[in-house]
Amino acid sequence: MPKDRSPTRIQKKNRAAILDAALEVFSTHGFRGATVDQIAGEAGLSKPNLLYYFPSKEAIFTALLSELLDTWLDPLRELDPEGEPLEEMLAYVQRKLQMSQDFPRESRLFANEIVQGAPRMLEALSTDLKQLVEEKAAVIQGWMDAGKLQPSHPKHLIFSIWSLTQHYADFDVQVRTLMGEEDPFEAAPAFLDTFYRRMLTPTG
Amino acid sequence: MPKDRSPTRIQKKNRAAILDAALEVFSTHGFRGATVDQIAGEAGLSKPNLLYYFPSKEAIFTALLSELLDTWLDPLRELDPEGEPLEEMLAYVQRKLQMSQDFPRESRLFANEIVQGAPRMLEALSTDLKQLVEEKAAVIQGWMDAGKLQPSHPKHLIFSIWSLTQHYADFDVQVRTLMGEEDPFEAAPAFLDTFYRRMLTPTG
DNA sequence: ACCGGATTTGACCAACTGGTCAAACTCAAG
DNA sequence: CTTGAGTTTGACCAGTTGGTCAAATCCGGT
Repeated sequence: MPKDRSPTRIQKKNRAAILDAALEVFSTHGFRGATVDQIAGEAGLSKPNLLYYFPSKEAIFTALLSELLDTWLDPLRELDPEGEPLEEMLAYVQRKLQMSQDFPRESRLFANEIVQGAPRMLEALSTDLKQLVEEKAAVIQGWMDAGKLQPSHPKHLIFSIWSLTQHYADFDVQVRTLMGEEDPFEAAPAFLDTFYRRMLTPTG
Repeated sequence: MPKDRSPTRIQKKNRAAILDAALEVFSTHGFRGATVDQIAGEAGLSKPNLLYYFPSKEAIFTALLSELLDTWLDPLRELDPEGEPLEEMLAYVQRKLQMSQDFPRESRLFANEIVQGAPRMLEALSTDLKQLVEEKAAVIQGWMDAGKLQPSHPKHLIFSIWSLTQHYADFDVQVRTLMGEEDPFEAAPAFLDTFYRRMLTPTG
């Protein structure tokens, strides 16, 4: 391990290469299914060299998670309590869908971890994520109470958005197998917009 | 391996125990993350004893998949082209949700496999599942064309149902962490019913 | 050119993995 | 109670895994 000085350019380059390789490998095989050799190979390094930058496989994984979680939650953070409720919600859906299209590996990384019980993520879920969700669920509830959105269960509503958008990344193989030539991301934005516009537009 | 006579009672008991144990272990760790020892232990057998009933880890996995896939697709198969369109769709949603509640391990087994690219399931997806989906998507399209359902993209609609219902099984840890004491399956049926009733009821 | 820290690597290790095998044990039918 | 097929297991094996370490190499500042 190098001194805790400011990182060398080599350090910056290699750490970045390792984290990108780790994202690739962990997202397709899960934690236990991924091997350090695989990650090292993908990053263009030897195994001992990789372990010079990160002390263990576990350390790579947690570094990756904490680096990505913030970005992953940005679309929800941007939900503006001062904005126009329906448009805010619809914009959130589109941002989330765009994330699934642009960063499918990140989506699958989290999917793998959570499906397997989130053993290395439970704390982040029950602190950071929980707090953010409580906050935004309250905002949504407020909009519903004010008659700006059709009333429903705010948390289930948030889950539904995660579920519908991430499905295109997490189950990509299945979706593409069943859709044939047609690109899933072509019709998805309009489909989800219609879906949530109907769901959320207040009646009477 | 025993002769290919009709199975002994011991064979029936042990094969069942193995498949149940395998479901438990594979669904929480994925294929590569699961170990034969773990499955054997969970089934109350020694490793060589387990390998007396199934020739390999791979064989257990594929046996499990083919045993479960049929059951898993039953709710969609039951979609009746002769039924009342809106009620048929809503009933399908509820059946699928019920499956997620009753068989979360099965849901996570498939989720694990598909998220990781479905290397051992691609054929089943592109034949059996594909055929079923094409058939039912055509039925739904027919209903839409006849003005019985609000027009939208039938395949995206099917994906949305899978996604929303299986989310409660696949991401159980996350959902429960964020909902606290409240049981997710309490509000889910009404939430989804409202959701799809609004989405699918044809407008004027 | 030289120096000391930063970087890289080949060789190695202990633990674990999926799988094998011959020997031992169990059990139902005669 | 015998018998032979069905069942179980301890010992074992070869390949893989995460991780270590000392030695070698590289690199930037002087």
